[in-house]
Amino acid sequence: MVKKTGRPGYLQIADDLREQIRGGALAPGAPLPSTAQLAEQYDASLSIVKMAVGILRNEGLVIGQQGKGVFVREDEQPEKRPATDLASEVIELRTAIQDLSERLARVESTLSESRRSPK
Amino acid sequence: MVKKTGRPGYLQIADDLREQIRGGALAPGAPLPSTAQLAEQYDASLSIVKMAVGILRNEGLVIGQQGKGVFVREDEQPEKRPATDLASEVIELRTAIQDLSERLARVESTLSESRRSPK
DNA sequence: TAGGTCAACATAGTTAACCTAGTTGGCTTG
DNA sequence: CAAGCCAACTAGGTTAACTATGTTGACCTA
Repeated sequence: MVKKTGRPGYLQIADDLREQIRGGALAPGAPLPSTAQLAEQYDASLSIVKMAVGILRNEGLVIGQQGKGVFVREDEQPEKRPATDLASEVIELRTAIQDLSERLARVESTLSESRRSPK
Repeated sequence: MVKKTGRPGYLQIADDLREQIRGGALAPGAPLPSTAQLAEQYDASLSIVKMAVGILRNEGLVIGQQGKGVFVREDEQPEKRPATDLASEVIELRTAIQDLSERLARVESTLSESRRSPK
């Protein structure tokens, strides 16, 4: 299945799955084929499939549930805002990241201290 | 180097490098240590380091040049960035938020559990 | 029947090894 | 000296095998 373009196999598979999700062939909430099935389907090794799925997972397109499977994310954000609002959304998101980072740093340092001197 | 938080090593390393870049410890244009050096530095396997670098590469934070090294991207002014890139930045920020949220949830639950039943 | 066990399957993380290919610098040879 | 070869580095792609952990269903037993 993987074509002999210069593009690495794990990206080709990630592209293909992404396409299937965007195109609706894999509906939100639907499970992807198992790693083993995908490996056979694309005639690729398990590692390659895992890398491809890992990319989609990292992109948030897909959510892996250990022991169950990998599912297409049920996203409810259908193009609500016009493109002109993208800039403000970026600012919004930056603020959220700042906030999360601070909380995380605080709580992680607390955690490491309590590990160093328990109780 | 990799701490025994629940967070996988390749993400810890990616986080650390990302931090160094954002913080200026690794200036734009500067080369990262080689894969082998990073592996020794973090006391991790080559594969893990490659995964971590692959993440940063995927995020566009870093550019790998085969045969030479991996270099911190010399970023052009964000102001001049065309609007078409805003969308991809939103995606990037979203994944960052998702990532931070997961870390936060994990570490906060760890904290509350250790309060409930201290080891 | 209710409950426990166990095998099979799933994702996820990690490691080690092998291969390709680009770059660099030093050494040899013409 | 100049050209070319070569060894030693670099990143990147691929594969296989192992561990950990979660889920499910079938089966056995009390």
